[in-house]
Amino acid sequence: MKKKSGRVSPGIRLYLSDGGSEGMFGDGKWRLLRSVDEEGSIRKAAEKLGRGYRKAWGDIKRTENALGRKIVRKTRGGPTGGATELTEFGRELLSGWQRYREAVMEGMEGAFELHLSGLLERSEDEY
Amino acid sequence: MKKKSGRVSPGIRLYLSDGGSEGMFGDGKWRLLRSVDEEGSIRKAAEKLGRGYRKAWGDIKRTENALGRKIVRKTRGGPTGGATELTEFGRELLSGWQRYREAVMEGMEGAFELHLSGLLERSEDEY
DNA sequence: AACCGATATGCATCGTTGTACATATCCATT
DNA sequence: AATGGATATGTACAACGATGCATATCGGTT
Repeated sequence: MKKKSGRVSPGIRLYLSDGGSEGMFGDGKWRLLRSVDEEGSIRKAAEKLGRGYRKAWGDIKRTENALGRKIVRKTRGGPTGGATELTEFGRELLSGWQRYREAVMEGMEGAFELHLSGLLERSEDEY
Repeated sequence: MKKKSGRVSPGIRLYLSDGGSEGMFGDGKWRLLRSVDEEGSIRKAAEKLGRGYRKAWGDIKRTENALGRKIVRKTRGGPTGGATELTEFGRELLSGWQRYREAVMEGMEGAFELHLSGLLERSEDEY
């Protein structure tokens, strides 16, 4: 053995599900919402995240369909070309997810220290 | 709108990472280890999980390489054809992960109730 | 020495997901 | 009515992991 096993750390992926799909909502879409909220448009938000408008738009649509609620209000035309802002529900989802996410990650860190870090930090030649 | 939005529930995916790869260890490999521990062979374990020996074997190898530790001890030949059992480290990883996982999931449930369930349970026509 | 069932791997393929490109539509302002 | 920048969608292709198939190897028991 003796492969390089640099610091092992806990990772997590959180999402909302209706039982099946899984791509309902998660950190990616949360970041997108946050970016839309800041930028005021899906296009700018997507560019900022380096993700391409096509996917960003589709992500929002799929989330809305899955949740059965509008999370953004979009307008087209005009001198600015159009714009997108979060609905009240969208904003609540944004902030709620942020708090949820932080709480879970904090718990994860604690649980990792408690149950795994000791085991994983022990050097392999102790075995 | 008005799409079907059956009960929305929180989902989670936990894993260990060295910063990059991500496929180091997670629930899938944990289940595999547990199955190997119960069955005494990779093949039986894989079949039981409906996953094919090829992948199971590769998963174990990748985990061992990534962690730099042996998690199983394999033997070949003999009347039984061969067998696989967990190393001491493997068993500790198995039980440690189980406790870790339960702790995090419990925290997740609580955080979900606290930060999101109220928002998501509200009917859409309230908006 | 022959056997049998499990380990050990390569490889070709398939399905899902993301990325890129193309194009149509909208509409307040000028 | 012409403009411009963003929304709205289709489609095709690349990337990556999962799945299946084939095959070689091992070695205690009989």
